[in-house]
Amino acid sequence: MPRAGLGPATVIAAGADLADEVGFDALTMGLLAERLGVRTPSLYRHVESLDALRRGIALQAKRELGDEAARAAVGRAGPDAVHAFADAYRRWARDHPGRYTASLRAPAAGDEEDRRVSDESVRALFAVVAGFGLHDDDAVDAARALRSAMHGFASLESAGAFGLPRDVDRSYHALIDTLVSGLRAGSPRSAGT
Amino acid sequence: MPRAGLGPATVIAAGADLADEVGFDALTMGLLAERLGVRTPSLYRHVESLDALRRGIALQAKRELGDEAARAAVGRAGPDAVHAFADAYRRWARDHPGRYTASLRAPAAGDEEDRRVSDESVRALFAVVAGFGLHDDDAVDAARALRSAMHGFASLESAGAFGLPRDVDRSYHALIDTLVSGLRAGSPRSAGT
DNA sequence: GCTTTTAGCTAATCACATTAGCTTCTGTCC
DNA sequence: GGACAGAAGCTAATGTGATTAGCTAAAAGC
Repeated sequence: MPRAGLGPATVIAAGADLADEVGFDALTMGLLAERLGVRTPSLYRHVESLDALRRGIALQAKRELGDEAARAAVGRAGPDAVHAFADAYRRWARDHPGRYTASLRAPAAGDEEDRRVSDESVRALFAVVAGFGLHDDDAVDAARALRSAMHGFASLESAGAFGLPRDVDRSYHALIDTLVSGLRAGSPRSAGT
Repeated sequence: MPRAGLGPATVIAAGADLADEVGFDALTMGLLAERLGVRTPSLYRHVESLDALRRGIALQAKRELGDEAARAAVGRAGPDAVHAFADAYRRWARDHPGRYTASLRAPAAGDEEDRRVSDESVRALFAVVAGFGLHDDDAVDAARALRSAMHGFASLESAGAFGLPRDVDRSYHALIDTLVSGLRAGSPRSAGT
């Protein structure tokens, strides 16, 4: 029997693809093995466990999502950059439902690599926010606000939570617009409230 | 052997409590049975399956969260009402991590009761938004924006995604403030963008 | 060609969900 | 007060999916 020529990277990549098809939670070692033309136990030569596989997919997804959104904002500034970033974020989430779910996994306590990758993916967002002249606490608030909004919207949308007929694209645009307007208002935030 | 006096409601309620302790995904029939002082198969007298149990917990959670947030906004109006609603939402999510995860389950296709409960929980939010004089598409956009923001923030927070030292309460307040300001601006949204 | 390494395999174990079928409370009807 | 129907619990058994043990043979280094 000729060998399949697998490796950790191949297995994780195939797992990510499969997760997009059947859902991150429905991903099973048996299913993935079948997809790769191999018997289930053989996968354990390349990944330590199902949990390790999930972690690998999560890391890959975080990197991909971060890169994709960051790339979209390159060469743009201000509101334009935010919209490009936000649109790319949502599109990626929609196009890769399994990976997106994976990307939401919080790093396990003590998992330095995962924490680093997760932080990394936020850096691009900070860069975009910095274009508004926000600093320190205001920049953190703004980045958190944008991240919450993008994640919340994408997550509700992928869960099918928006039942009403109103155009979802427009609602998203309106949300991002509102936040952008808030950013423009400058930093009257750090004082009061 | 004296009977335990269980019933669907008791079992689901205990399941919700247990989910808050061990995590919604780690909830297992065996664990719940042990908690109730009963052998695993006995639970099947009261709930059809693990999936039905999860659905029951989700329904209960959606009702509780909706009620809690709605109650907080009673007797208030405008920005005040939004903040009260949003604070109650986040507090509940933080105090009931297992239930909160459950509440995010999208209704299965064709599950009318679940859909109704889910819709119901959004109604209170619409009422709050209506206080700003928004109608139709603008009201939908506003409700979606608030929901996305609250959910996104609560979800990222509960996943431990906010690593920086900046006070998380303040960031949340800033986010809600920004959205409220956007609402106040009226409805210049439906036209452009 | 020979040895070492190691990918992939089969067989076996384990954890949990779930089903089948038996036993024993419990409330109700006489 | 006792007999009965129905339901609540139980034990035993099945099935699926993860994981481990140990064997075999393909690949790589010599």
